[in-house]
Amino acid sequence: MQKVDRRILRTERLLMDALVALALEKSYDAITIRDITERADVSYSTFFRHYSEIDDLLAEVLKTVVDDLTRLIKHSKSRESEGLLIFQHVAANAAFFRVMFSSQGTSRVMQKLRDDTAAVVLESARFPADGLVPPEIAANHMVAAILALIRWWLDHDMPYSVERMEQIYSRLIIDATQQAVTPE
Amino acid sequence: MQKVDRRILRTERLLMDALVALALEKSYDAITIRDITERADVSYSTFFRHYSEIDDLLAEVLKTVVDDLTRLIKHSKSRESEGLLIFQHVAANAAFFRVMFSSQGTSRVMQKLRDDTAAVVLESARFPADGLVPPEIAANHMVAAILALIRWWLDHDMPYSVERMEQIYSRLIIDATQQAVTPE
DNA sequence: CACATATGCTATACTGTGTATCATAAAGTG
DNA sequence: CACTTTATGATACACAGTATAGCATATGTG
Repeated sequence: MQKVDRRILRTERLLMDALVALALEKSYDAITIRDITERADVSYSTFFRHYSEIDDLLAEVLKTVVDDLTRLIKHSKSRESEGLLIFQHVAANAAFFRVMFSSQGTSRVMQKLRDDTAAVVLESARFPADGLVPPEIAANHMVAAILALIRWWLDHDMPYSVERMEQIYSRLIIDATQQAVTPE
Repeated sequence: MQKVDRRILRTERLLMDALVALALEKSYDAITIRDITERADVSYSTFFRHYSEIDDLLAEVLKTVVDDLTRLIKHSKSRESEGLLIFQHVAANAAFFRVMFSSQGTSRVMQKLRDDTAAVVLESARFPADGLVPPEIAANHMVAAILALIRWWLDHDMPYSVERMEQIYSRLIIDATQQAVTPE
């Protein structure tokens, strides 16, 4: 564990916060590096000393939030409350997740996130291989569906409670997929 | 029905074809207007006489293919072959659909397409309103799932037949959603 | 054929990215 | 605390891509 200069941590935190704040105000595509550095009160040239493009910074931001969620789920005992944890975490970090979806223009970042998550689901879910629906497709479906559900919830300003969303998630995604992959 | 100058049709067709060809060669984000006009063998300034930005051109391209599919489905008699029509159409226009997904950076275009389709599904499916899953969420889920399924199929170079995909689609998306929205 | 107009071409302004350089401030080290 | 390291600020600059304007030419329409 090497020690990191406090100035680096400070600058990167300022840049990350600035990106999130800006993404909530205008379209992700419209955000410039100058916007970010001005908002963060950091020199323009300093940006390039940490990231080579805005997408790099976005990836960092998303990684932080997703890692938090992953750790949260991993450390929880009861497995059935997984959906609850997800929606609680989304609600608590709504700003970050809004950025995540509004920035979907950035296909690379989101695509990697999707594929990585699908890989995790694939190996942890252990879908039967002899069914009509191939395990890979089932995993891809689950990840796409949960992301779509979260997006809908945020886009519509969270009109249903976390508990209700958990029920919908269980039925529409978990149970439905499980049933679809199970051979008759 | 107003008559359109053949020169206009010619130019727009050249630009659309050029965009599709380029999108298959490199990242959508990396495509410049100059790339497109050079490939189309059209003057740079002419581009702006038809579209104000590349996304406009992309929207035109996607609209063409999606309208074709919509018309196809509308004109078919048997309703159960809907999935078959979809995957046949995707296979026949694979290049266009690949562009559609690779360009997902362009959130606006894809987002509008998704939301519009979800609205159509919502009013044609007539999901029960008293179930656990709200109809709006069910419609959103179906559209996101079918798009994710098509994307997976293309990303993996169509490893399963159109018929197999139709079966997967019916079970994983149609039947599963229908069952999830139905109150006990 | 006469007219309308879409296109080609050139010049130009503007915005945003990315790099280089140097002085300064701030952090780490013994 | 003195010394060294390095992260930052500031500025200048090269470059790519967007967007508009003006005029000559080619092509389609009636």
